[in-house]
Amino acid sequence: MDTATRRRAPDDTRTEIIDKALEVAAELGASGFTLDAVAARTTVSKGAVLHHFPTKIALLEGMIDHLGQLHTDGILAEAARDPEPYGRNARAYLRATVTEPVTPQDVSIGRVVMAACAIEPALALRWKGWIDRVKADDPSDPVGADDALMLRLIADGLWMSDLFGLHQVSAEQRQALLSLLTPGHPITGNDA
Amino acid sequence: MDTATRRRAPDDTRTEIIDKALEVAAELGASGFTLDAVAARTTVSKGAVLHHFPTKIALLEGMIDHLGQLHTDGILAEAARDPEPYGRNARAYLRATVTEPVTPQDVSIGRVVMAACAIEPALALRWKGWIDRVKADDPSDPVGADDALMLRLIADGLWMSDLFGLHQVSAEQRQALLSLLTPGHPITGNDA
DNA sequence: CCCTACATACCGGCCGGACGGTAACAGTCA
DNA sequence: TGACTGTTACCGTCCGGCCGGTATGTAGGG
Repeated sequence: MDTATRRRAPDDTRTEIIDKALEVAAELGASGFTLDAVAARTTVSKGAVLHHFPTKIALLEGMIDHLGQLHTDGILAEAARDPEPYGRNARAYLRATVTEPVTPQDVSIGRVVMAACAIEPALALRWKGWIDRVKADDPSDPVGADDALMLRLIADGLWMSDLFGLHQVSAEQRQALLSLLTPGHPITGNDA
Repeated sequence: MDTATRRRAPDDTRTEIIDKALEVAAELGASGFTLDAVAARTTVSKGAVLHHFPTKIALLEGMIDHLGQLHTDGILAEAARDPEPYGRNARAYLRATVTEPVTPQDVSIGRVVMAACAIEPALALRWKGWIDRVKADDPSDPVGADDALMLRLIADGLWMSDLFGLHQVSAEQRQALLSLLTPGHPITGNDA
């Protein structure tokens, strides 16, 4: 056994646990998402999982932070390509939600996150933290911006609809939602 | 003991169980929502609860049906007062969501329903059933109506936001959302 | 030498659900 | 009207297993 990696970097283990936890969430859903199942999928033991995440909620926080970071990066990258500054991030928020191909795995993970946030208030707060971060990043997106709020609500509503299968929204309809962002409509900043 | 009511009408028991189950959901949240807790709050035993609802999911189905019926009634009543037929129900859907004062109890119950639907697909389907019923009731609300869809997404997004505390939406902003329904905006039918 | 980073073994309580009863009806037939 | 029978509604008890969490041991690094 190589001396260099007799002992792994703890951060690697932590990352692996989160990755595998997301896999479990994707494949087994909320009811199958247990610490045992997560540990079984990793190369380490259940004890190691509880060493890095002292409670199940802590693990879910880690997962939410991971997803929140990814989502935020995607939104900011999207916003960076938007020449119009006003309400830039809100538009990107909707674009990211509408455009992103929602795979069955994403749906499964989303449902787990949804359930977790519904059960544990602390997790909902964590999630809100990521949303606020994107909001705060956009100086032209004050709290009072009604039309920006509207875009965010549409994005959230669409996400929930996809997770629960509430409305079947065709690709054309998704495109139509994006047309809200064209000049002549609110939030574009051209008419306000 | 009065001879008339030695034995209660089973429908009354069923109704009571659902009522008390909603109370438990409102006060204890998802983590405290157990069959034991529900039974303890009723005048009957846990055995009786499982007699009327053979499984916990069945009980949740009953609760969702109850809430769905209430919500549907409210929407249709709201829609009945709308002179403009086109997209009538979608407007009422948004009005009901925006207008309804969301009490802490409602939030708690909503979170339980949310979690249940996220965990158990059958429950999400049940919920969708009630949404579809309202949709189907409105002949001028075809599946392809983009603007009606938008209103529903906003309503759903707002509901979720209220449940998780994602965005703080002031009364003025709620009113502003309703202004989407005034002439000059989509869905009113005046410009399409 | 001690601290971090794990492994292994184990616990215990909660909670969904099963089960065996029993009491109140309803219908039937004499 | 009353006995017989089946069904519905409900009670009380218990089980069993899952699953989050603990306690203890240990190997390697600084």
